[in-house]
Amino acid sequence: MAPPTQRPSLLVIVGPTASGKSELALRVAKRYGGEIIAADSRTIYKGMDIGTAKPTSQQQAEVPHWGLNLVEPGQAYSAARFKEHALGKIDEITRRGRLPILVGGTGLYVDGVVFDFNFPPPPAFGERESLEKLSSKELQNLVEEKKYPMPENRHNRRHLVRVIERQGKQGEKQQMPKPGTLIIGLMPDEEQLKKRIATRAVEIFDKGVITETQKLSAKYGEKALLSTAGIVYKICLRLLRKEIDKDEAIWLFQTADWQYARRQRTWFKRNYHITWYPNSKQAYQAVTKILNT
RNA sequence: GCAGGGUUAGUGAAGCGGUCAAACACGGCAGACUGUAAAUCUGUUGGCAUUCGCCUUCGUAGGUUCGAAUCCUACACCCUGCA
Repeated sequence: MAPPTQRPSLLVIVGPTASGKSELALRVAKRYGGEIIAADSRTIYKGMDIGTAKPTSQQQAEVPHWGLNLVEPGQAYSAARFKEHALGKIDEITRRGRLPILVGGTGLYVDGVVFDFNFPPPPAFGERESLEKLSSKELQNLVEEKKYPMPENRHNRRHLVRVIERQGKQGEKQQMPKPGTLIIGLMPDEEQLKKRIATRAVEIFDKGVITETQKLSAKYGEKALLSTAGIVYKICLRLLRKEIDKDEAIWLFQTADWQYARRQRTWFKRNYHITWYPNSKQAYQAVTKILNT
């Protein structure tokens, strides 16, 4: 897809974890007076800084960041809530005459904004808890009884629950991205991405995720942490319980992060409106060309 | 040196004469996914053909048997007990 010829009103940067999205966003923001909105389902949590590779306080001081630290660990959040938040911020930033830059690896969050998903209503209070007590078979039966569309995969309990919660309603979306949107994708080749993930994992441990995990666990409890925390924290909890040692923890983190990156790749692959670049440098040059016109 | 246990696909680990290309777990690969998404789930995973099927695997080399990952012999390596 050819990039729009006029100056975009929204820049979106997507890609797998550790592909260099933040770096690119920061450079573009600094040069063109942009403000960053993180579309990331983990950096929304307060206190989860090191383990989520959240932009540092210095970076946040250089460029305004939004979408971070929205809720406490253990609290639920959703793609629908993110969409509202992001749209509000995009509006504010635009009105200030600055460039909104939506950056993230959470495909659902990004697409919700970009393709204007209309999310079916949330579950009624307490509904989820009772549905989750049912067996998969019972959930399937419920879906069939009510003639709701069966999720493509009938073994996916979570999707079954959701179909019931939204009373079989299908969400709608726009076929084309929001007008004026430029979507840049970062996709290093496999070997490079693996390397980046591996070295970043080591860095994250060097910076002290273990201590961070301890603090979070003390403040919010292991249960809250397990229910909302991302990849590293779960591994660090095992480390703190002495089930594994540090080297194993790093190894586990690297492979889990790679698996995550692949899921992200699968998600973004089907979006034909993304213009892909192998690294942030090349992407930056391309973006520069477009924004200078 | 003697006695015993072990060596199975990328890794761990079942199998102990036929229904074994070999359970299971992990890892790998492909995919799905609109109010949990760093989540959750599916398929696939020796090679070739991809319909019947064919070929090469279970430490190495021989042997027994209609038939062996499974039994026997020798060798190699690893672990344990006695020396």
